Amino acid sequence: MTAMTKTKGATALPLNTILSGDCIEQMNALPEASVDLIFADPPYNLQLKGDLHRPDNSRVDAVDDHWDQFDSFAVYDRFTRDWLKAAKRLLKPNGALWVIGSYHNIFRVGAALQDEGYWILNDVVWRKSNPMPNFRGKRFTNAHETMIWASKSEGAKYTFNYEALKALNEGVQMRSDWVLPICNGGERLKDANGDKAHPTQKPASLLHRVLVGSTNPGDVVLDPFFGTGTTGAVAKMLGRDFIGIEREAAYREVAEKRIASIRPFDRSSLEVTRAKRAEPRVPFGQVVERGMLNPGEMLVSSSGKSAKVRADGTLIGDEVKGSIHQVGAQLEGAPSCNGWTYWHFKREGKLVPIDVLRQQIRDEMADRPN
Amino acid sequence: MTAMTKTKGATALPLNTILSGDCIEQMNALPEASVDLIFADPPYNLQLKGDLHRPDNSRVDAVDDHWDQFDSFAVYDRFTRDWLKAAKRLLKPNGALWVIGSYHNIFRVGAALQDEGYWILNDVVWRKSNPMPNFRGKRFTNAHETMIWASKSEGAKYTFNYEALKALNEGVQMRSDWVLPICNGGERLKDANGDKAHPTQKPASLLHRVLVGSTNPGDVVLDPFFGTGTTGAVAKMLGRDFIGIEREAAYREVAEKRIASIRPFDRSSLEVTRAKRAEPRVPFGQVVERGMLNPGEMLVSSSGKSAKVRADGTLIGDEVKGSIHQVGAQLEGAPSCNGWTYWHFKREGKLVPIDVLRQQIRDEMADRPN
DNA sequence: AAGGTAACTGAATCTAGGG
DNA sequence: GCCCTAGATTCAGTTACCT
Repeated sequence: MTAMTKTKGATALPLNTILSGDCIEQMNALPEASVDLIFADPPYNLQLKGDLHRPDNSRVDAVDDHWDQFDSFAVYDRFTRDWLKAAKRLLKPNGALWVIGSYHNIFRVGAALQDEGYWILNDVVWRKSNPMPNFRGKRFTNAHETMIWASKSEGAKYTFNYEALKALNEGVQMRSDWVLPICNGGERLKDANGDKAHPTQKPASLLHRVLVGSTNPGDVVLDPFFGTGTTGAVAKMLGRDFIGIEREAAYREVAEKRIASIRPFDRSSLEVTRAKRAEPRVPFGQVVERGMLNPGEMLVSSSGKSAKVRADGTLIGDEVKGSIHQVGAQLEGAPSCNGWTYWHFKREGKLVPIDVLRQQIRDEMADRPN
Repeated sequence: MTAMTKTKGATALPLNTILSGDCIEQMNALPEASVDLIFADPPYNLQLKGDLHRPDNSRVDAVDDHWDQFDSFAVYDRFTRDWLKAAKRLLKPNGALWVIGSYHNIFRVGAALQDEGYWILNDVVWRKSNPMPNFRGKRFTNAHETMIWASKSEGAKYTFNYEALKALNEGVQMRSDWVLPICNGGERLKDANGDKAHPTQKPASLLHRVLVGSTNPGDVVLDPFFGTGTTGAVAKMLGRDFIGIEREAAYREVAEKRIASIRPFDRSSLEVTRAKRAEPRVPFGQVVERGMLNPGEMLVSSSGKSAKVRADGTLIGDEVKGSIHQVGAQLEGAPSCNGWTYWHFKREGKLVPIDVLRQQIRDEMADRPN
């Protein structure tokens, strides 16, 4: 995959490239509402050495040796709010954000993103199967990190590939705790000396689950703390476009090389289980129009209720009439009802759900769309 | 255990009683630096909107109590800072605090307690083995809650019973993620109508681990959001003193009755924690934590030796103590011993090997690894 | 009595799209 | 924007009831 651009208004989007410099500045230089997902792995360390910059590129005062806890938190909070603000501007209305952190910083990040108007969807715990032990025996083994998944605002229509994740999880819906090993062995990038290239490289498995779950192929994923580019590498594999931002030249170099050597999975393997919601909607009236059921025919439910089909595709039962859903709900005293699975007709002595008729229509539509 | 007081300066400490009224006022009326541990389960500020129905159309019984309603984050933050301040004043210099919450509130609580000068020691994730699913398939199953463990200040000499917790976990140091079932079945307290007495009762197994890990017998444990008194019940079982604060008279009544019926290490606690976990290796500590065997119960071997179960899942016999395996080996003068088949407990006059308890746990786990 | 099935439940920020 | 309707969606239990 080569670097390319998508235009949005007057500004081009530098897809599949790594931008250098301060992430807040760089984000503010990109066109607003242009990114589908942001994955952020911000610095955890609160003992900042004065390398924080505001959006206007002014330097945040250093936390020197005499730093006091409150000042330090205040500086970190300002930095956090600044990059969260820049990130929010970049996101499309239905975009979403992931942030990962530990107890040192995640509470401040979480509070800040709520304050900035993001809407938390889940907190997800990465449960490390092979964490570093607590050598001094003074605390619990720090065996997890926390991720926050948030939409740009309350009510936004975020992407969530529920069925795909359920399939990943042996048919059971994915939980908010993910058991995954840390990044080591051959996956861990090394520099020329054989030392680890980056102190906090995240496992690709983590990004895999994030991107499969909350993006679609072709989406634009931005990582403002790109490091050695795990986000970009997995995005490329999965057929998503990425934008990385990283200040350190050494990390950028490693990331460039790493990503260049990756080839995306072929398109067909990127297809994931589709939700039923994505199927075209079929009005029950079509079933009648096509003569698959005739006006006057009786439908029955498993619970023994019955209703008669009318010419306009509505049902009439005992003192109730309306759509297949409305009549089902009323007869059951339920808040709602899926008439397609509730109602059955008789064929050769057997009860068949009317949903099979809908499926017939859908199959025909698939053969010759429009 | 009857209500008694310890004097600290001029003011008495109302041990093993439930105070009524606002927790901040009540805490401020107690003598400063008098409490060893505070366990707090504050309102989560869930912000639920409409009704939620299961796919079978049954309605989910939401936590919509008045005490969980706050007008804004600002109001919630003020409330949080106020009770954290009062709690800090109450703690002894080497005291510690636990808070539990969900993503709705825990980030705000965590940031606030850092701002108030508490020093976070760990965040601990309670991974629920049987959480409520996400019925609409729009998010990840909300399968965990987060606890923050913090000392009163940086550098404080907090209590941490590393060896006891390690023993509870069969010789491996305790991690920051705990797999425990939610509070249901016989453990769940019901009111006269058979409805749950409190919407958010916590499992005793959770408190067991907290108190064994971060207090010593005779310590004073305060819970400012006492509810139906799980903290007090477990504290009493484990020989710790408690102070509860609760505004709602109905909850206080249930808690009083509940705690009165508890005797330290009594058999009645057996039905309190029928826990399940999901690790292939079953530590004997789990058997104790789950209440399948109680601290103080005697185990016997076929050869006539005996030993007593301790709260941390170790045994104590004649001049020997340690794991079920170590104690068995020492008593037999053998190089090793399988404690699971060596030790037996009495049920209905018969000797039953403790291995059947492990098998019970494994059977429960078999269907859902992790 | 034992065994099998149906009903019920849990700290939940739980829809999408057309008119 | 709002309003209305179609119609999609659950896991690990425990308790109650039936044969």
